[in-house]
Amino acid sequence: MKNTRITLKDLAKELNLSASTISRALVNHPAISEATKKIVQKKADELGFIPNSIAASFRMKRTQTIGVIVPRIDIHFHSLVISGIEEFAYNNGYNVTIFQSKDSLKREKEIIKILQNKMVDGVIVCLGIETQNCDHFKKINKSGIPLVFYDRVPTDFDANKIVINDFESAYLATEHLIKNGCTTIGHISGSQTTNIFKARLEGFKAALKKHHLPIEESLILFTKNLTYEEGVACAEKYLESPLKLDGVFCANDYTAVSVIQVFRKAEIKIPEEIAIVGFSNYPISRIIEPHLTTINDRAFQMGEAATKLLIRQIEEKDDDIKSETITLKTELIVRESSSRN
Amino acid sequence: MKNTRITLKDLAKELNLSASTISRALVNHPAISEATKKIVQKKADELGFIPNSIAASFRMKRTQTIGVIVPRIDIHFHSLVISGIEEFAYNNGYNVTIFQSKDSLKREKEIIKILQNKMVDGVIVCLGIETQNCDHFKKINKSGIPLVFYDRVPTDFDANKIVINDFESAYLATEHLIKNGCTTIGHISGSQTTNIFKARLEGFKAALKKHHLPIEESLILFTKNLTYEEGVACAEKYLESPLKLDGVFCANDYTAVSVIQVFRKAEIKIPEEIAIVGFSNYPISRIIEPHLTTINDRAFQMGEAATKLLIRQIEEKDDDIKSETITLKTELIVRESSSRN
DNA sequence: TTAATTTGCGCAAACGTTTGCATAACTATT
DNA sequence: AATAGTTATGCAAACGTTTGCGCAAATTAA
Repeated sequence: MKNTRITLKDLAKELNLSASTISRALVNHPAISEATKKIVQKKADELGFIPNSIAASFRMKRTQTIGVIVPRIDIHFHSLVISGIEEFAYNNGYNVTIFQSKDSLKREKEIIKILQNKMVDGVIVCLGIETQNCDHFKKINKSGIPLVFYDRVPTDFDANKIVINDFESAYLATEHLIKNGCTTIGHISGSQTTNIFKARLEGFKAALKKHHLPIEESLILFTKNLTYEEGVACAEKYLESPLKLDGVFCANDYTAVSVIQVFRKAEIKIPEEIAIVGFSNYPISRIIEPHLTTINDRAFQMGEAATKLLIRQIEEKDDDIKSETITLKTELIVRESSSRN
Repeated sequence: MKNTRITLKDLAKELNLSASTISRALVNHPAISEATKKIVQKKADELGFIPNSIAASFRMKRTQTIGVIVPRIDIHFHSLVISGIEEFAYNNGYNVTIFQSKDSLKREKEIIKILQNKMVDGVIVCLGIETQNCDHFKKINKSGIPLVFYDRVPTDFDANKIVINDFESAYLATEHLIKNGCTTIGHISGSQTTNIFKARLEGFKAALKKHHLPIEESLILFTKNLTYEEGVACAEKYLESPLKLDGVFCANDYTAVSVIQVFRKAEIKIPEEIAIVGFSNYPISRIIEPHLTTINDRAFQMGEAATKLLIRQIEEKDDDIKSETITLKTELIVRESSSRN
């Protein structure tokens, strides 16, 4: 039972056929008669033939593998995306190898090298926070490997991108607050070097403007990473504000949860006195009390869409690589934190 | 700029050396002079040489890749483990390709086939819920591919396993409740077909016994998947119980959170009237109010440990595959939900 | 029957590495 | 000056597939 894996040649010898015939038989090539296909398949099963994909990849220059680069795997959003990627890839005969950039540009570049060495058929990436310049991606793209970005996408070249409409989602969320009677609305935003947070802020402002509400700059708070702790700090600022807020739109769910908790502790009724909306539909949003109104950002679908687009580009013959941007529709999930019925 | 990747031969021709010399120079082989190593490296950089790992894998029968099979990627515990795996693997020159079994035995078997085809150097797996029989794993193991299980591990053969001591952790958690003055303690448990939940129940009982507290079977509730919703149902049962509980040990954090919320809504003070302990240290445990006392199950470290063990076995010459079980130490994280100080 | 077409299969090359062995060029030892 | 030892490099085979092309046999058309 030691390391002598059966090969095509072994099968060939065994059946007095050529290796080519065996090969073709096993992939159901039309030029082979049904009869011999049966024979070959049977013998293959019998001898426990294990096809050597590496040899095939080597020969065909195709690995049926897609590389994925995410900042971190243990961020729920990314794990959802990866889940969508794996699911779609698996169902279409591709495997997925994952890398964490840890938001390090250096590591991102290393990974790109590895992916080229390993000849992945395509790659899906969410940019690291350090990455301002995408030359390393341009290079791999030029070398013929299709690329799809999601969520944090490059702005300096037009690649394939899967995004949600952050502007519109934020607009919707804010408008929802307004329709629920809020007139003095705050916004907790993320780093303005990241486009998605910039867009959410713009959407927020646009909704206010549209409904003729003043934009109170003092109610727009900026955080670095939208952490729970930063959220707490923001909420406390709101408490001290001379303006009495009656609504907050938070750029993610963590900060929204902070706001809920801080305000509750201050004995301010949610949603009666202040309505809260988050962003991302994290699991906690349906657990926190009151349950949090939020935006479903379609992480799983994002993974699927990215993979679908990537595989299409991999399998398309014409090698003039077009670039496409797909914008996924989000959805406002209304829960108690904003429902003044 | 089209598909003509530079090869060793190209470099060889360019430098009037043989391909073997180039190959050896690039891997820093001792038999090559420093002088030529310099030359070769320089030329390689100059021409943008990209080593073809597939060819190398083909030749060496080693892919520097480890396969990972998890039930689902988007479960936080697994995403943490995977994160640990990727981190350790990356730092040791291995790549990680992931698969989701979706708890399907059929899919698990398919994946095993793929992993053999692709000649991964080793595999890390958390068994799917359907998997009672590990013959497919035994087979791949026999074929010389090292295997490490984590969390949900097989009982019917002795493989490499990374686990935590569920019994001891549960014992500790329960004892903590007792030391905080609880005398009537409930336990919300998971499916008893899963060993880890069986062990947690046993640990719970053992602690009670040790401290001469009666084991009230009616306070031990079983759920199927330890979901938040099941937790709510359990908590409601507790409310209706004739026995007045003053503590609950939950087999995971989701159910613990349910209990907190249901009891709070019933205006029962936590931890004064009832103390709660969860299991896993999910992010929500430090957000829910009161913050949840729980067990740190060391998911990330589990991934690291699994990978470390796996790589050791891959790189060990002697091919008599030993099997090892590593038990990670857990840690009780005391927070407000159980602190009656 | 012969010619033309189709069907089924084999030959052999190629993919880019790595590696055991041979060999050439030195250096050191006698 | 001859021998042994060392150092640096080259040769060639091998890894297991896939695939273009060729060819024989079987089938169909004439």
